[in-house]
Amino acid sequence: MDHEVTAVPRAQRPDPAGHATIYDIARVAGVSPSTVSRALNKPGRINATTEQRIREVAADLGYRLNPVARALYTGQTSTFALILSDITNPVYFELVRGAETVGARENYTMVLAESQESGAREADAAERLLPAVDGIALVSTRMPDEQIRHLAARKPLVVVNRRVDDVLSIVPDPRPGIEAAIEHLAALGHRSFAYLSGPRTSYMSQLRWEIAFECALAHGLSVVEIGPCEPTLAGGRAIKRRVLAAGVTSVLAYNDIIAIGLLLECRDSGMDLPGQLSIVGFDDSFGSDFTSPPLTTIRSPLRQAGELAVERLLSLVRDEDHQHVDDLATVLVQRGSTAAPMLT
Amino acid sequence: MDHEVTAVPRAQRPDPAGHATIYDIARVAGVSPSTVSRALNKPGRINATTEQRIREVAADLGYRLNPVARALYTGQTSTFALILSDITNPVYFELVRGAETVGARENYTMVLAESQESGAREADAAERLLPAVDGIALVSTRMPDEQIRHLAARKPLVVVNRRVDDVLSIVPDPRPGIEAAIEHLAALGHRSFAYLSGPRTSYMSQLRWEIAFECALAHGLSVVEIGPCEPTLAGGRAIKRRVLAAGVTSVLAYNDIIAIGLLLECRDSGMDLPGQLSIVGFDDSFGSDFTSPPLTTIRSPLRQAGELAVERLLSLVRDEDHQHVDDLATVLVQRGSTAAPMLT
DNA sequence: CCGGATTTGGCAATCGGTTGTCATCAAGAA
DNA sequence: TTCTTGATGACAACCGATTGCCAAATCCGG
Repeated sequence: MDHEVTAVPRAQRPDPAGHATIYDIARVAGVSPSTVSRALNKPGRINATTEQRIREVAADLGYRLNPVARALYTGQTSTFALILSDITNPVYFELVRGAETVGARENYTMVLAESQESGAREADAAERLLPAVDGIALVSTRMPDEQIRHLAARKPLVVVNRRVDDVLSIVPDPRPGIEAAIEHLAALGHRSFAYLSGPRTSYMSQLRWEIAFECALAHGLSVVEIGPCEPTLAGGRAIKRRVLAAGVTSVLAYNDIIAIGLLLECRDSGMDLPGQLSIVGFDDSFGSDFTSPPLTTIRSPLRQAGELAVERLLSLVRDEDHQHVDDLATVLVQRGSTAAPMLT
Repeated sequence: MDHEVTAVPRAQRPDPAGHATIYDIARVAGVSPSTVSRALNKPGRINATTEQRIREVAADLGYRLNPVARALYTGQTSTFALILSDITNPVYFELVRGAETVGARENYTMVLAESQESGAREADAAERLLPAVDGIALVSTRMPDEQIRHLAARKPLVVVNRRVDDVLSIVPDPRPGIEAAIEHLAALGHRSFAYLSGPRTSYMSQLRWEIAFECALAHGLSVVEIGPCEPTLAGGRAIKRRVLAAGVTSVLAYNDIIAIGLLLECRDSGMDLPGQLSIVGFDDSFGSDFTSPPLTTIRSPLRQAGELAVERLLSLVRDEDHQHVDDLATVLVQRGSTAAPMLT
């Protein structure tokens, strides 16, 4: 009835390669396992010559510490989870790399999970990973605040690109970049402006809109929100109709993907860019300089955000103090997709 | 002298949240821990009413199995490692996603490591992860065959984009795509052709060159190899000089990044594309349709490669038979960067 | 040369599940 | 009524490393 491996209970269970354990070393070196353990990770606790001998035996036997066994006793797995909504979204590439780099530097292993844009799947992943990691980083999470706090109460946790009360939040400040962008547009002579918003549930999209609104007013531009717009190429292409209908001469998109989609659609329909429409993206993500004209965009320090998130997470794990508050500022990257508006 | 936490040996060690264990459940339900264990994962082994009661107590206590403890005894961590040279290389995005998806489906956790293009760092990562995972997938590895075989002898292992004897290798067949591309170029009237090669140590670049050479000859095109070319935008831009010097009318690049770099450089210098030069990329990676003209490219089934790699890896872990041999074929994606050569 | 301080290293418990073995008990067969 | 048989659940060993505690060995000054 069952096809499970009921026979051969041992024999095939341990590593086929049969890793050496501290017990093997102890036997060969003629000491006790506890001595081996101490020799290997409490330098000085053990007589220098004994320690040396043990190290040699360990090397001979090709010993590698079994992290699972250590984790069981210590409760520390030296592992953290990074959960994000969409691995293939280029916005996250640099963030992931930053996280991985810091993790590796601190001898932590990174576990990557994807929630495929679903809050439920995200909660699932978090719940599943919870007992196996020391901490969790949630990037652009779709979970409600309450659920996030509940997780944070059980494990060290940081959220990136979202502000949650009582939870360590890493969120780049969009203001400097947006201010610069709108100043830039105003200086070029634009009088009308639209913000292309992302998913309704996105904290970041909401925040960017509020700031853009404020800045546009301050510079005397007319300002409207167009959206929500799906954060994909197709979403950006589809929004063109509404942008043209609104009759604006400049737009800021929630992110580069939307901006690029819009740009491609405009070019395909033979519009003159940037003359007829100035487009500003957000994030300076991979590929934003491939377009023609190359996209003017607001760079988010995503790499640093990833690094910082993991640094903070680990200090939370180690129960250290959180030192300085560092600001992650955005900056405007001027490229070719913005220009003075053509006179009609 | 030492800042380590020597005091407070217990108390803070276990989960702050104090997870329930099977011992807690056993106590509440009035049975032994072994009964709890069996009730929870050997359905039928335990009296139905007892089992039900145990399940209820477990739910009440919010019990979650500790995977570390299970792993220690069983030797199975339900975790696999994916090691690749560069996380931010868009070629891998879909591959990573495919791997993650299959892993999640099979209740495996994916650990991601990056070797930063260094064979030594890659070996390091593999060595470090070895005792903590059930299997390893190496993508576009830079390690020598011998070292790979040595790893494979110790843990289930698969390599992607590389052929290594006696090791499970997943490698998409570049031939169909290359044949189609060269046929396409020949049909457009091209008589000369160059292959822009990638890193010298890349198995895939070598393979693609050999096939391209063969196909070009078969279609009566002149053919040269230009390179090696660093697989970055800058590398692609830098190669323009040599391409022009070679006087060819069509090129196939080792990958899209190189092709896009070349394309951007040509546009920036005012060349007429695709009239003066037809460019074909490889991989159909993210952003290859952002350019103007959009890049004609050879699509590699990277998503499937990622899925297949993990499926194979897991069946290796489970010691199952490897069923059918599936072919991963490449296919030509015609876009705008190829056209009939301008008459000079 | 002695007594106390300091090293040094072994014993055994522990982390949380898993499973082989075995005793017990009830039901069915003879 | 007795024996067989299967169902049920407890006991204890085990996975590999860590560490509190203690005893033995060594060193020191007086």
